[in-house]
Amino acid sequence: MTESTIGAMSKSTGISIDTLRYYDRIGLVSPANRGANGRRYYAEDDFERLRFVRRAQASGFSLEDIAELMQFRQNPGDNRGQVRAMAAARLDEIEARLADLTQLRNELRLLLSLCAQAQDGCPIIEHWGRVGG
Amino acid sequence: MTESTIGAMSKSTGISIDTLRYYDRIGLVSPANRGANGRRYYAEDDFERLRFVRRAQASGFSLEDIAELMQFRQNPGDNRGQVRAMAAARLDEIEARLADLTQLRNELRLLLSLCAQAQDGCPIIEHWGRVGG
DNA sequence: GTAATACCTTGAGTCAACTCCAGGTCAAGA
DNA sequence: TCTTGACCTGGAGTTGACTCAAGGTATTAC
Repeated sequence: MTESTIGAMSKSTGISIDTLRYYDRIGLVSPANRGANGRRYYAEDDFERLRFVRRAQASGFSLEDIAELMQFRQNPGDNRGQVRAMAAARLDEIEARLADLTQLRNELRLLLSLCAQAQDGCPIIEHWGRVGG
Repeated sequence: MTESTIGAMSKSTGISIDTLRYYDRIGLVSPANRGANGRRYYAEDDFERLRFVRRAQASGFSLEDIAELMQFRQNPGDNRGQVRAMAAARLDEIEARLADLTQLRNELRLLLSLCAQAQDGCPIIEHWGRVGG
């Protein structure tokens, strides 16, 4: 029963109070309870959901996408087929993004190591943009 | 010397004409030449740059970040130390994003395969949000 | 030669995701 | 009691990345 106020939640997640209220407003993450005074009280589970939001966001998903992902998380039994299709589509997106990122990382690594060695300019540089596509 | 008009460039990159003009306006990717009439003529290299923009964007970088990455690409010799520091920072970001994405992918894969097997609900689901962090 | 296209510029509109503001409630401390 | 601080609401403002519109010029198609 460890419930936190919006201020405490903001501190523990690093998400601003305004943003937490915004997430509530749009129905992305609403606190488990509200006091009689209208105050938001967040539960452990809300904390996890917020962390998930941040993680997914860092991976380039929109809040709308994330809402869908969380829907999938919470109601895996509902509309089984439809939900699985959505998850599969998201998985494809993620795979594509992973491929791009991996390539970007490899290029940057190569660049960095080559430039560390070279005395004047990086011969590999002109190669950029041409790589992988 | 294969120069393309903005229309041709739009078709070959899949980026709208308006967006190409916008990229020119903000100085992200400007065409190699301008005709006496003011028309934009794009070179091969511009095409590569535009592809790079799209690829980096898909990986979650802002246009501002991308401008920096391209700066690094074009002037690796300039401000060597500073530029390398920037590239190293970007590399760290990319690695972190990769880690998040990989985890997201693994979770989604697991979820999908478990839900494919199960007859009623996915026991793993409650685990989400708690995973990795 | 004229009509349709393709291009130009400046500037305004849109959308997501915040971020800030004004004005108000409520609980606790000096 | 009064003030301080954390919270509330509704609504406006901001930023990034486009996207559209109005009004104009140049080029190609017939």
